[in-house]
Amino acid sequence: MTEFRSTLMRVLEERGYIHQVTDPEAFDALASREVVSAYVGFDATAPSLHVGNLVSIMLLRRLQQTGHRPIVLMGGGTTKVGDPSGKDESRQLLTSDQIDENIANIRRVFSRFLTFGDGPTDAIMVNNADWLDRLEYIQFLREVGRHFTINRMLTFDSVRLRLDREQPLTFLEFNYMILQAYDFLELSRRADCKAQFGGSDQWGNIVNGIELARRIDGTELFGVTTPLITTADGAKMGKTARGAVWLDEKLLSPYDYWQFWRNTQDLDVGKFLKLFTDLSLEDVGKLERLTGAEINDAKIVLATEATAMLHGREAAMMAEKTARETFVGGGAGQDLPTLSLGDGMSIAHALTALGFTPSNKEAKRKIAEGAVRLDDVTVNDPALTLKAGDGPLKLSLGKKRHALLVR
RNA sequence: GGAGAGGUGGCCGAGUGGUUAAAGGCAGCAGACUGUAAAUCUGCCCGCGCAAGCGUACGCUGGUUCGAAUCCAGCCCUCUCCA
Repeated sequence: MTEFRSTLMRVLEERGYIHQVTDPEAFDALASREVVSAYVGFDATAPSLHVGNLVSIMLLRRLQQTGHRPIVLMGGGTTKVGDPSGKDESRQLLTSDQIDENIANIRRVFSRFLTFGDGPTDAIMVNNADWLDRLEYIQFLREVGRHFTINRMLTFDSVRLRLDREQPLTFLEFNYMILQAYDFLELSRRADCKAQFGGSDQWGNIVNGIELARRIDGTELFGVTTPLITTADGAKMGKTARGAVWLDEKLLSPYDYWQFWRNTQDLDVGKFLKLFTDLSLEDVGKLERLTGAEINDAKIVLATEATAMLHGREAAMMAEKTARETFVGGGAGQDLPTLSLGDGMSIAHALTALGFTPSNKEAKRKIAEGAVRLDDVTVNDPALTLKAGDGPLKLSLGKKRHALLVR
């Protein structure tokens, strides 16, 4: 491994953020001599970012921590086109209104990770709709389109994968990479942005931007991609049966977010601590060395630190406390999801209302399997009607999912 | 525009008139074992209903038939080759 001189590259290297860098030596030199502006682009296809976006967000945080300037690029324009990378088939087109709404929602999350403002290392946020929406077709083709050959474009993974799998790729989507390349050029002009970060699937797009800027403006830009974060058994991180692990607390409560991290596999604990918490490498090293059941302590630290960063220390402590009371104490913590029973509700309906089971049918199956407990007593009667007494009842599905039932 | 292939449950993929809510695999959930881990084994896996039962479902719309994912017609979409 190369010995980096800049704090930025050293930190990124040590903590496992680097998959590929376009010109490591030159970028390292740049970062060691001046404040570098770098950006990550975020799609606005969903109302919230999810854990899959977290590596990139953390990368921007490290950038700022090491004295540089993060730029958050919201893909208000590119989302209208749709990134074909990594997707099997075209996504449904979102309306401009939906996109704007998503962006408004997504914005808030960043202030948890980055400091925004006007200072030299303060983060800024821009929306590529600001320039993409105004492009003139013919003019754009002449200025930018002439630098792209179809021959080359066809070799990019995002395109080839589709073609190889005999899946359609529309001309609209085919243009995505050109627009993203143009974004990089535009940002280098507007904001003196020198680097783009992204997931490993963005490599092609990033390289395109670098080449475009060199050809048109003669500027030298850089790209860094992060490894695809998979869990130890190879699954893509952040996908659960209940959907994506959202960063917006309206979509996933701090308690559930905490639980997500708490359930990290043994082998991933060290990696995740480095990537997703601010703990020093020394501390991470200590936690990582725990073995056997003790590794659970490290997972608790991971869960609390990661949750604190996103939802605040208080919410994280609350989640931890509730988990301890519920899982260790066998009781019920107050941060558990709560369901109001009203005048009474069948147990199957309650399970479904809580989102523990996708349907009443499934709830009944789970009861038949003996997976459902009420105050730690297994429920056998699928027709049971629940009524809340004075204190809350604890309803559990399996070992992990618990909720409080109140009147 | 022409010729061929194809569109099946979250995904992959069998099924070419009836016992098909549709084989098998993956993913997922639960149980056992554990440490709220992994691996392994077992069970479950369209929905509504306490239940009897009902409703949806094999690209779409019609038709044939006692009966259709399966046959016929038209349409839509995808892929390959040709123009």
